[in-house]
Amino acid sequence: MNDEIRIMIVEDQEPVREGLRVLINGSEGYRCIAACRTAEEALDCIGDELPDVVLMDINLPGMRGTECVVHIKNSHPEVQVMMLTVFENNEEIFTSLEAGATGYLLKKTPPAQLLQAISDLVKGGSPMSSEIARKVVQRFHLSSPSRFPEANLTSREEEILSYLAKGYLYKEIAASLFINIETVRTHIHKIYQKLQVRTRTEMLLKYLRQPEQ
Amino acid sequence: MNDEIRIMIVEDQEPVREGLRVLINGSEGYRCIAACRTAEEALDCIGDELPDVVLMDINLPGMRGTECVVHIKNSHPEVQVMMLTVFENNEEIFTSLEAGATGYLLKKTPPAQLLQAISDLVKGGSPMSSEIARKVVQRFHLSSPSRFPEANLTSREEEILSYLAKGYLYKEIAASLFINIETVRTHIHKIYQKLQVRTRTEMLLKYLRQPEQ
DNA sequence: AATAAATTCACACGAACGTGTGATTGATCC
DNA sequence: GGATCAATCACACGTTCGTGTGAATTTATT
Repeated sequence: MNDEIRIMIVEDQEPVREGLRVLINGSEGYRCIAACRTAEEALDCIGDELPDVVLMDINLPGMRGTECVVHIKNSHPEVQVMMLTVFENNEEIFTSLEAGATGYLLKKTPPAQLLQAISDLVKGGSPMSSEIARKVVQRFHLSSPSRFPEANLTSREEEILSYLAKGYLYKEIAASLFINIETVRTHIHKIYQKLQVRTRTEMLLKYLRQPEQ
Repeated sequence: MNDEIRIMIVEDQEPVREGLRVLINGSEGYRCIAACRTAEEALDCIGDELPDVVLMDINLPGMRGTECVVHIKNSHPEVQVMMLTVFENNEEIFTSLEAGATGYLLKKTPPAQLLQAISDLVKGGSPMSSEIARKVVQRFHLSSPSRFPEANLTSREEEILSYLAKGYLYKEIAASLFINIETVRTHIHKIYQKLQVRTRTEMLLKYLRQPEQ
């Protein structure tokens, strides 16, 4: 069995891409099995030989790196993705993590540390540049622990929300609460406005992500 | 101006506390200015000489470490707090970060790395043990149920399911995968049959709870 | 008493969803 | 070569959902 870490590079700038390839192939235990210029190219050939790790640039022509991660993780959830970028753009960090990336390095990371980070990634860690890590951690300061404190739901709305979250149909909620289905609609409409969601699925994704009560 | 990092230790177990104190005071650039046994004691004396960094145990008698962080950050927001614990209890990680801690290490961290982490902390990083980092990153992942050995989903079905679970509309899934919406319908119809559910909500409730890999 | 808020119901429209049936293509297995 | 299955697309039908607008009733609140 081969214990080399198989790596795919997705990076549009030729010098960077080739630099990475040379670094990886010149290091024992690491092997570059593909080096693509675009996200589309990467999605095309990732099925050929599945990598352990994908090094993904964010700023790509055409499909962005973050979008590419969604596709990779959806079709091959076991592949680990490390974002590589020059900037520490706030929102793109979180978009990447939501998409399923588990590592996030700045391109200025020295070669030795990059290799170490790739190893960490396959071992179950989440290597991040320290600036990135701080931003990730700070995102929790804002996040509120309780269910929907900011939403200001009325007690009736909370009640209906709980049925909604259990998967009841509108008419089932109406029957359970002995009210008209139109009333249920009205409440849910207001709930969605307050929660800033557009569908039940969006609401559930928010609702179920909260810490268990 | 003093370039030593001033450190406060809050740890109830005497050997660990003294071990840390000795390590810190024996290392150039680091100085332990206080070592407390309880959270209450720490809150009492933190005003005497403000530390740059607090090493905070979580499991303390009386007030818990996480609660203590809230108080420290409220009265002295510029102080950096690093949690130190033996376990990687999920919820306590997030409670700590919400409270305002910016570092989180397991106690098994080797001395040299601990000192390095303290330096990172004052430099604006957020040092975390790799296991912790992965958990933090995973908190951002949009859930995608993908392991149902009993359901016998094809790889394409798994893929579509993961979009379904992220709240994509049918037409968004179609656009993402470059296929027709009718094909999406067909796949989802089969998925629902195999999973024995009748709506997306049922599917989410049934499968969204499992831990991520 | 007047105002505001919560709760209730109504109607209409379009979007999104779930089901049923059928068909074509390509790959795989026997 | 035939059978099976995965993946693709098509059309039709009914259900459910989300939104907009409007209104009546009850319950605080001031």
